[in-house]
Amino acid sequence: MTSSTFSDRLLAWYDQHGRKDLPWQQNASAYHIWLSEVMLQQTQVATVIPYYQRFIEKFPHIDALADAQVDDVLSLWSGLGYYARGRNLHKAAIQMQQQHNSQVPEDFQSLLRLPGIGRSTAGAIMALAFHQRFPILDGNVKRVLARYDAINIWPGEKHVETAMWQRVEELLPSTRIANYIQAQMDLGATLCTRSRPDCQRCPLITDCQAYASGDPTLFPVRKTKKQQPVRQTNWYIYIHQDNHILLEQRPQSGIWGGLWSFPEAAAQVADNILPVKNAVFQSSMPEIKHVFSHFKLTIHPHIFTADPINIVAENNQHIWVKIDKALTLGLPAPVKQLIEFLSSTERML
DNA sequence: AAAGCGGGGTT
DNA sequence: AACCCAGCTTT
Repeated sequence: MTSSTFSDRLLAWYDQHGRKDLPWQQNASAYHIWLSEVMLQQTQVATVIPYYQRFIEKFPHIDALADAQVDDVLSLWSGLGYYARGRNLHKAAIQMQQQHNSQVPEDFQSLLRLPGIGRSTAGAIMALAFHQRFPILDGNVKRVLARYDAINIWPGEKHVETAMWQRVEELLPSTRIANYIQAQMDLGATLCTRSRPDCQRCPLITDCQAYASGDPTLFPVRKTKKQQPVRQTNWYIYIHQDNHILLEQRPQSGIWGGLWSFPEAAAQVADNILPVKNAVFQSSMPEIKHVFSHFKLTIHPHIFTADPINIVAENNQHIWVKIDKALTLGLPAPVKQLIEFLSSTERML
């Protein structure tokens, strides 16, 4: 049996459940559609609506916008974010006034030359305003497509995005292009949402590969989160004859606030700024890697023996403490790990 | 606290 | 071409 096509099912769903009452869908001119599409970049419908309404009231047509001061445009944009969109909108209106007879140009290449209009926004205007067969590839469409095809690479990858543009192109219907483009946006915005897609109501459930795989929210796959920064630190483990070690209390705020740790230096430092004078270097231990939420720390522990004559006086920040007693203090995990190791190998030192 | 988002600007 | 950025929302 042949099931109906992707676009047929989407259009049938749109007829029943699509959004048809949005402000820019009433008496829609190309100007209204352009304005709404720019406002909808990076911004949700519910946020856009009041801004859109104030905007068209003050600037009901392209000439009103082109003749305005940019500051007046921006004041109506205030709170929407991405203010370059407002500046570009104003610039584009002037360009339309001067070069396109105060109209939104009706061809794709001219649209692309206007500031603030890229490939997806140009496609939306061509389809929604001029009923020409152009695809869009915004965040909603990317999500729907990544699920429909179970694309297992992050869509930000150049080759994936190129393939997706090709895919949205081939899925286009030959009729009802404006409804279809609106349907794609509506499906992504209202049903195929990021975290809680309502697959049971989805017209694409029968051949959605992500649904078939069991968990559609695994798509689109996330950007591999960028490598957390790695910081290096040196820890100085001073031991004196009676198996005492020198610990230092960390500042109350910040990493491991208030816990006891070894004297520390971010890089190799001269002996004379270490807290113990004339200590004798014994050995360096293997590095320890510790992972925090926002960075990785590589710890280089170095063991010194210290003559009690040369030890610094105890104070609020520094204590000499017997190794076994140290284990009863508040210690960061890697400090505890190191001290436990020292405790087990005391005799060898 | 972090990810997502279309287009523009920079390297 | 490949990166970074903008500002607000959602998770």
